[in-house]
Amino acid sequence: MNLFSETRGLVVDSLAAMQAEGALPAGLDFANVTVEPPRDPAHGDMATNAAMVLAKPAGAKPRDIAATLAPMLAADARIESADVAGPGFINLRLAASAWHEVLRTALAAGDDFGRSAMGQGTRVNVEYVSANPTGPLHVGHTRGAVFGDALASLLDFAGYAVTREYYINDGGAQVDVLARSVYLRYLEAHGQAVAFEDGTYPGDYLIGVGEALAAQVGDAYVDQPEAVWLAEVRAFAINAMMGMIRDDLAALGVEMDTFFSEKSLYGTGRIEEALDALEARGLLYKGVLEPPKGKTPEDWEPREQTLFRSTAFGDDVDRPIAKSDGSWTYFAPDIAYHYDKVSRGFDMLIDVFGADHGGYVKRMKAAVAALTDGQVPLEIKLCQLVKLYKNGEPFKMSKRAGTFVTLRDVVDQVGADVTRFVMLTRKNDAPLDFDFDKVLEQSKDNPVFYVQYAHARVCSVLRKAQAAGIAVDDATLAGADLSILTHEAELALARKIAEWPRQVEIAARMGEPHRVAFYLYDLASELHALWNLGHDNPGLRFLQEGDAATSAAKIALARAATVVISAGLGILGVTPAQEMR
RNA sequence: GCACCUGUAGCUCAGCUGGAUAGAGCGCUGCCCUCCGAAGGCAGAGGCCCAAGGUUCGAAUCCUUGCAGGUGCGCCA
Repeated sequence: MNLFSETRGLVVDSLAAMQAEGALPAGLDFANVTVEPPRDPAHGDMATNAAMVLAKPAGAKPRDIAATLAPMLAADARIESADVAGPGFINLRLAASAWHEVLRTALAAGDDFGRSAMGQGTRVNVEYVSANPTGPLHVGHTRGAVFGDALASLLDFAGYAVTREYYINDGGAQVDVLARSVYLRYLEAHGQAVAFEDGTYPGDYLIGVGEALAAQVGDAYVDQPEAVWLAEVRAFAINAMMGMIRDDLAALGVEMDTFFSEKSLYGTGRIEEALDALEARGLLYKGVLEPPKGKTPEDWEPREQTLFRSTAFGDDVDRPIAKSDGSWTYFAPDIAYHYDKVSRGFDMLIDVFGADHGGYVKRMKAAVAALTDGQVPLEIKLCQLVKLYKNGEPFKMSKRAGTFVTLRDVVDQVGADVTRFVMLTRKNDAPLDFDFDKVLEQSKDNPVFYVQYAHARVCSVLRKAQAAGIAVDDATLAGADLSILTHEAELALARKIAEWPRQVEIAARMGEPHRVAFYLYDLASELHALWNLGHDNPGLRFLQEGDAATSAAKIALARAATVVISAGLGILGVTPAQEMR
């Protein structure tokens, strides 16, 4: 149930009736007719722009159309008044009973309140994290993980059929580097002194992997040439790294449906198959790229490479899929990977990348557009960088100085819930400041705390009511006589609750889970405001001692708010707090 | 040089597929809070929405150009 879309339906029906009566010409497009909450609450609960957007195509004055439409809308039982205002807005004020009905719906639906059918079961693949399996996840990955996960949950809530996927880059040269680094740790485990030269990973996190390898194969690889051990050590190391990454993600509450191996594309003809699909469309050719202007590398030499004509799909230059020696660039398996996703039947693809991959967006979109003849959209969401702060001071990450901040560090220090919420209180394409001290602050200045506190306060009320012998299960609350909820602050909270289904659809359509976080903050704010009024005005307290009927109505309102908070936090992957400690 | 992202209050940021008088938190100012629901509450000041053009009934939002910051630009993935 979405009060706004229902009301929009009423507006459209009324417009159609006007057409039937000849008050409006036939053949009008109502697509731009909206029903939205007005910015200024003094204008009412909802406003429609119908008269203004139709004025021109209908060849009538906006205010004339509005003057006819408004009384038709006011005739509906749910609508208390419909007034024409400004250039032709119709401001609607809803009857209190309409808000009460929303509360009953929320209580009946529980965590499903706000679920939308908007997605119509569209099969969407959300690929995120996809960090190289060469080391632990760091803060940058953390943001991508949280964002991708929340986006996936949001789309699921909005009616899409979502698959969460991780692409393992286990096919390139960097996993050979990993294998060699693990081999060094392996030799170390056998008592040899080793040196980590440039081009190897010196991180401590590989010590255990080297030891584990030693435990498994003994001294079989000691003093053996690379040809003997490389493939085995590589597989062992990748497996170990992916185990670590899965554990890290699990600590953050992220669970993937699919881990897709890049390596699995090699030697199976699948890369060739994808490239053949491009070749068949005449989009591959041998050519020589120009050096980038203004930044010509010193060692630049013209090379002939196999190029993909991505410029035919909006890219700035054509992109190489093969190096000058004929081997694939990273782009080739990526094309094959996306081809594979499409062939698995997804209607829509979403990639979540770090901002440093921004230059990759156009070519990837071009590839997917080419492979699917524009049938399957690929949306790429970029997450901007995370800047760390401690005590208000910028905190620089440095591998050398040992201040490399991993996902695990963050989760261990502030917890998964706080990490997730904080990282979602910013638009994905805005940089994020993450202050270790501020995010743990227990005050209303901290949005995480503020929202959690709202939920916990209501939980506390429910506990107290139960102790006082008042039944507070959702079914009982939904059956309460809600007509006593007439105070402005109570209705304001109910209105905010009623916005939830609409916010879900907006957030899902835009692919912006941060909107959920901001909405929850606003909702919590309304709840706290009402709570605070109860301080001076005991009649507004949720729990009315000795008056079970009144208590039930007021608690129903509070409980409906937490139903939404709980559902919203669920999308963000945050556990609602039962109490604050 | 080119591409992408960003530019909104002193600071950190929201702003709904273009809507009415541009919002929140922090900070600032003032008032309230000895107990009863204050890990606070209420009120106020504070804006050339980077700039200039354009599109239209209407622009922070869309288009063009410029300025500033960030990210990236063949044989790394």
